[in-house]
Amino acid sequence: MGTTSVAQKRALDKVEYNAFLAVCPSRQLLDRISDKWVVLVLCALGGDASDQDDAADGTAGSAKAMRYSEISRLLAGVSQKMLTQTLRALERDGMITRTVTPTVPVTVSYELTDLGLSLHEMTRGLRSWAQDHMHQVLAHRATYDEHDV
Amino acid sequence: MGTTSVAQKRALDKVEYNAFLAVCPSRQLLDRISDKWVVLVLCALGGDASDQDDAADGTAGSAKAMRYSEISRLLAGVSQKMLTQTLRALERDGMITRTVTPTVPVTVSYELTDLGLSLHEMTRGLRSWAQDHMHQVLAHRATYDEHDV
DNA sequence: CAGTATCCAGCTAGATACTG
DNA sequence: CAGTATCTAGCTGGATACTG
Repeated sequence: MGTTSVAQKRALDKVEYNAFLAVCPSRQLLDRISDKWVVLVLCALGGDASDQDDAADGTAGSAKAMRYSEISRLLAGVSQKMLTQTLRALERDGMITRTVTPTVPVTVSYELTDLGLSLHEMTRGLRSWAQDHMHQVLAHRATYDEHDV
Repeated sequence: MGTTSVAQKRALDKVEYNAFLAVCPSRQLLDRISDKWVVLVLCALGGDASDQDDAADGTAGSAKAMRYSEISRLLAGVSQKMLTQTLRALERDGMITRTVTPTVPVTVSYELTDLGLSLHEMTRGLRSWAQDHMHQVLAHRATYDEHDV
């Protein structure tokens, strides 16, 4: 010891940098919506439920309450674990409400909050960008991949 | 065999669903930008380079060319592997250009393309939403976590 | 300088089985 | 119906070492 090695300085930088990233609101948001199922659940509850990709009409769709099994059926590929996990996360973040009705077999319904709706609206921006530019990206990829197989 | 089991139908649904997701432009976009380093590289090349989080001025910043080592230094936490991987992916997608100058030790510089700039602009929408709403989310989390430790 | 190559630890998604 | 619990296989990111 004695000499402060460059490696040590580097390591410190990383820790600081990671700490910075951890509190960065944009990153937190990104970490949430990058989750495959989060966006899909949002879409399911947000109204653009049909399995058609776009339609692109401005109608935000009516945010409707859905039961666990309904969502599960709509998002055919989701596992129970992932669905529950996603719903819990969204509930925790105040994006959706979870309502338990003690009927004979319990009934649980989920609904978007204003905050959730707001997030859902925001994802429209993403979708619209994607629809406008993704073909360019795909074209670039094709060209790039052609060069050296 | 003989009876088409429900499980089989289910499995088929999943395959179809996954196939649908695979071609969905929004998902493709999300898969790209959900990558931690993609956004950071975009920001680095886009101009909002300072380690300050916001500033929130409308100045999109000048897209400037940067060398590999510059980016590496700016994004303190990135490993060479990840940086190279990210840069390659962005180049493949036509977001950035890679220019090799055969000087004594080779010099490689990266720069945003119009497409990349467009994507970078779009992420501003995300950042702005994050800054407007993330505190609400955080508050919700705190309340949620309080209930049952 | 700007990578490439390799190996490995850790996290995560999914399958499966069980329950109030 | 709406979950919870458990186990594991696979992917991903990081550390490390080497190169034109």
